[in-house]
Amino acid sequence: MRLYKLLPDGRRQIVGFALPGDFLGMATSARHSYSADAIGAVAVCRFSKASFARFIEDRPHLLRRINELAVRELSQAQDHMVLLGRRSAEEKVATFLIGWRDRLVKLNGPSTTVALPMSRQDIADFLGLTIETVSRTFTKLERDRVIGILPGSVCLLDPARAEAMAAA
Amino acid sequence: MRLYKLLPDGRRQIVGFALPGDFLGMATSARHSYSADAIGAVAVCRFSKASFARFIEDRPHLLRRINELAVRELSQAQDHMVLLGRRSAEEKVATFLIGWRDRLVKLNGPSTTVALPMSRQDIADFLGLTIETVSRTFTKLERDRVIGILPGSVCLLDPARAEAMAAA
DNA sequence: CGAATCGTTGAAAGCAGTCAACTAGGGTGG
DNA sequence: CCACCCTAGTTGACTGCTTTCAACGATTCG
Repeated sequence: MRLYKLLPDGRRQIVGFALPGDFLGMATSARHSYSADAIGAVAVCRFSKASFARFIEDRPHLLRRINELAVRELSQAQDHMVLLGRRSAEEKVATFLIGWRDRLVKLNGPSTTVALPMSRQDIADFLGLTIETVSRTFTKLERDRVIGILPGSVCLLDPARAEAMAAA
Repeated sequence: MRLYKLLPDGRRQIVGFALPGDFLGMATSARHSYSADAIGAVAVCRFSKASFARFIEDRPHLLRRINELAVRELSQAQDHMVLLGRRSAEEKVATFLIGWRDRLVKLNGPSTTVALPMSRQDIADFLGLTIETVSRTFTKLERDRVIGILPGSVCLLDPARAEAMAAA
């Protein structure tokens, strides 16, 4: 799923992509803090806020777990701020590919090809770029023999170089 | 205080500014997720992670409170991602001024002038801009009679217009 | 087969970045 | 007391990366 926020004029910033196992919507306030929609087939467990709060009530260990999730997400959000504010288009794309690969590896085990179920527009809105810049950067990375572009995925031909671009 | 992350080559992204009453360093992992240093005089309460964790242990209400703080910070981080990824220099500066003013108002009560204890470089690194662009944008807002520039602060001459630029 | 969507590519424009000079305070030391 | 220096901030000229505008290619679906 893609998680995003919109500006009044329609500009969109994707704040994250959710994969199986992820926990969404921790905002305790009445309104959620972002929108979400499915990119592919999705199975979700939905809890009403009130009953979930009640369920947690006398399970402090669960609350601690949730808190850890929130803190980890916060840390990721801060990493993404660095990317949005201080990295070039090429660094952004490389960092995205490496980070996305690492998440997929954790789910499905190692693989040289990285599935990209989201559109170029989604990637652009995640990285603070335009669709054209994303496309051009993919092409450039392919010319440089860093990746191979396949429909719906990319192949990491030179992971070391990609990781160097994403460094830190 | 300014809270920031550095890239290996020295580029800096400030992820937030801390004001009196703020709670820092929720990361439960061994390492903190960001660096922090004081801009002005500071009084801090420091807790060792282990003993603070023990203190919270049998105070679920406190843990819930901490969790709310983490979730709120996460939401703010996501708002800032929108700013970094999708807003122009002028929008960034206006949004920063309005947001900073609102935080100061909550602490000190209403005021037409907004104290800016941080340097232009700090503001630039917070907004994903360069110091020159921040300076030019301040000047432009002053020419447009939106703000007045004073040493160490600005005066919001036309808050409505500034808020319009920061919209949403 | 035509229409629509998604992605790629090219050319041109523009916003922000870079490089550099200059100003204004503030502190230091002769 | 004043010359000097150092830092922070501003401004200008120019560059360049990313965006914008537009056309084209590929794939899918009705």
